[in-house]
Parts: sequence; structure tokens; C-alpha cells
Amino acid sequence: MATSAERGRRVRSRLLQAAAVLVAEQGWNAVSTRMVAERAGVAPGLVHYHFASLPALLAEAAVQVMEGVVDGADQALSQARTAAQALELMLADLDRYPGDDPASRLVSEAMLAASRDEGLRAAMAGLLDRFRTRLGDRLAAQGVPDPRRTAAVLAAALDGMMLHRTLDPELTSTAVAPVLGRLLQDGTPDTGQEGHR
Amino acid sequence: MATSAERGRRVRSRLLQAAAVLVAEQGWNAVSTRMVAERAGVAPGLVHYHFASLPALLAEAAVQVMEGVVDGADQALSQARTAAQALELMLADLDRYPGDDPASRLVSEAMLAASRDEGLRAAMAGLLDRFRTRLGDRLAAQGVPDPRRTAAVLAAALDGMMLHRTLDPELTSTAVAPVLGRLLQDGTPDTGQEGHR
DNA sequence: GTTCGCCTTGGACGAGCGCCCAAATTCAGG
DNA sequence: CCTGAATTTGGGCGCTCGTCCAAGGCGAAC
Repeated sequence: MATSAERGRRVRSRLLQAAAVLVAEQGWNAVSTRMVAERAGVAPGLVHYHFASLPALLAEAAVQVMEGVVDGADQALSQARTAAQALELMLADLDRYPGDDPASRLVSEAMLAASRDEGLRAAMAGLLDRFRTRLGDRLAAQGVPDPRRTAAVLAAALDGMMLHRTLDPELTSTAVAPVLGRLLQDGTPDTGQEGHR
Repeated sequence: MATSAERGRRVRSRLLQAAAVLVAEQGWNAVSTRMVAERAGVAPGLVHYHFASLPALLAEAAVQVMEGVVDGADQALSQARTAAQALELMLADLDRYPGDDPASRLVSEAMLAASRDEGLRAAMAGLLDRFRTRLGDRLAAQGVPDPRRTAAVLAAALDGMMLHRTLDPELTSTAVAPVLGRLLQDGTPDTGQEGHR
């Protein structure tokens, strides 16, 4: 049992990659088994040999890509020496692609799909928690106040800006970096914060 | 020309409302003409009498709902007396619904659909610009630095947090308000900001 | 009462869908 | 060469899809 199984594994991984690309460019619910098979260069029937169902294939493909994204961010974060540098590194990802980054589109599609798929939601919640923890640790080491919550807000803001960039290409890292930098200060709120109700 | 045309207008508006609800609960690409017709209580063929195509119906429904959301936010904003109060008002929307707010889901779905529909993108870009301008003016009046960009970041952060709330129900307004409050300070960056490269 | 417009009905059309499966292919081990 | 397990093929199943359209209803105008 060697060559046969090995080729099988390769086909399986090609299907996963094709599925991830197609979700990004067509949308989660617009991807069909036949499209994935054609993109991967295999016969249509193979999809249901390697995967239990189409949703299962899409979920596995999305989780795989997103694990890569989080791992990449982890690694980049570990090289940052200041909180501001860490912020810059995260924002650099924002500019990496001109208008329609496949990876960030996949994340957005998966986020919406997760609200209708319990298993996918659990997997993504785990990834989000891992990312927040890593970023929060980094922020704490730099004296940023309320690091855990700040990391949660930063993560959400990054995803939100990736979404908004579709509508406004000028939402670049240089435009938002000075604003987000304010999040990293050890500010004492005196804007009238907490008007009680 | 009275009763007949008037009933027609009512049917049209029922179709729009049904479409908006269905997009939120099933996803943009999972909504079919027959589903919308059934939900609106009319015959299937009526959809293509009142609308040119299914995507046209969905886009019009989404834009209509989102105009209402922005108008509501505008009005709420105009009653805020401080920047912190304005922030609180925006965040209150975040908590209004337990886990799956139909309106915010619709916004997210529309944002992704807009990346594949030029007309929808233009309409949403206009709405986003209007919201940012209103919020930016409000922030400027309160002495918040870089108000326009801060408004853009705040808007993106709000959308991002609505997305992330699907994965983490604990991402409530009380958890993020103190962090976002830092955005409203007139902070001088001394976290090492702008390490030049 | 007849004509005229708009609104409405319900079904037809071809296409594509997810999933399934019997038969063909491949190849290491006997 | 043969066996047997894994992989691959291509087409079939029942279904839903978006769109279209001929035919019917129905109130207003004359």
C-alpha cells in the first residue's frame, strides 16, 4: 500500500486547495462538487470518495487555510520587539493584496458559514482564541492596558477593515495605523467615559 | 389607476421584506425565488414581474434595510452630547440581539455579495461614506483627533465585532467599550509608534 | 357593458445540483 | 500471473433552480 494511497492523499489535498480558492472567488454557497473536481483536475465522483459531503469539504478546506494564516501571524508576532511593531506587522497583511485578497475573503465567507454550521463554528472559535491569546500576551509584555480585551478588539477591527476595504480601497494600513496606535497607549479615559447609563 | 397598482406596490414591498429576512437567516446565495415568494405569501411567478432578476431583488432589499440602519444610527448620533456617549449608543446596537442579529447578518452577507456585484458595491460604498461622515463630524466636534480616519476605523471595528460575536458571545459592549474609549482620546503616541520601518 | 391596463397565476423549460454506485483501473504482495 | 484492496471513472437518480409565458382576474374609464 504505497503509490495508490499516496496519490490518493495528493488528490485529496488538491481538492482541499481547489475548494479554498473557489470559496474565495465564488462564495461559500456558490461552490459545487463539480466545480471543485474540475478545478482540481479530477473526476466529479472523487469528491464524495474523499469527503463525506460538500459542506464537510468546504469546512475542512477553510479551517486548513485559516490555521496557516494564524500560524503565520503567530510567527510574525514573535519577531516584533514593540507593540507598535506588532501592530505594523498585522497591518502589513492588510496591504499585501490589492483589492481582493483570497485569504481574507475566505475568512469572511467562513465566518458567515460558521453561523450555520456548529462544527465549523467550534473550530473557528478555537483559532480565534489562539490568535487573541498570542496577540494579548505580546501586548501585555509591552505594557498595553487590558491586553486580552484589546487583542479581541484589534482582531475584530482587522477583520472588519478587510471587509470594508472591498467598499473603500483607500482604507490602507497607513491610513489606519495612527488611529489604531491610540489603542496601545496606557490611556486614562477622560472623555466622559461611563456616563453611568 | 388605484386599487390594482396599490396592491401591486404592497406585494412588491412584502417581497423585499421577505428577501431581507431570508438573506439573513439562510445566506445570500441560498435564497431562491420560490422561497421568497412563499414567505411573502404570493405566487412564484410574481418575483420576476416586480423585479428584473433574483440578484436585483436581493440587492434592493439589502440596500433598503441598510439605509434604515444608517438613518437610525444618524438619528441616535445626533442625540449624543459627548463622543463617549456616541460610542455607547453605537455599541448598544451590538447588544440589542442575543446571538444572531438579523440586521447585522444581512450587512455581512451584503458586504460579501458586493464584492461580486458592481452596483451593490457602489450603493454600499455610498452608505458607508455617509455613516463615516456623520460619525466623523460628531467626533470632530468633541475634539477627537483625526476624526475622519477614526470614524472609518470605528465603523470597521463595529462590523468586525458583529462578525466575531458569532464565534464569541462574550464579546459584548461592556467588554469592548473601555478599549474603544482609548480611540477617542487625544493621545500623543509614545508606545514607540512609527519606528520608521 | 365593454374595453383597457395592470396584476396575478401556475406550470413548462433546460440546466445544474448533491449524492450514489457498478464497473474499470492500478499496483504491491503472494 | 493472480489476488485483493485502494483509487478512479462516468453516468444515473430525483430534485430544485432562475426564468419565462400564455391565460385568467379585476378594478377604472368610457
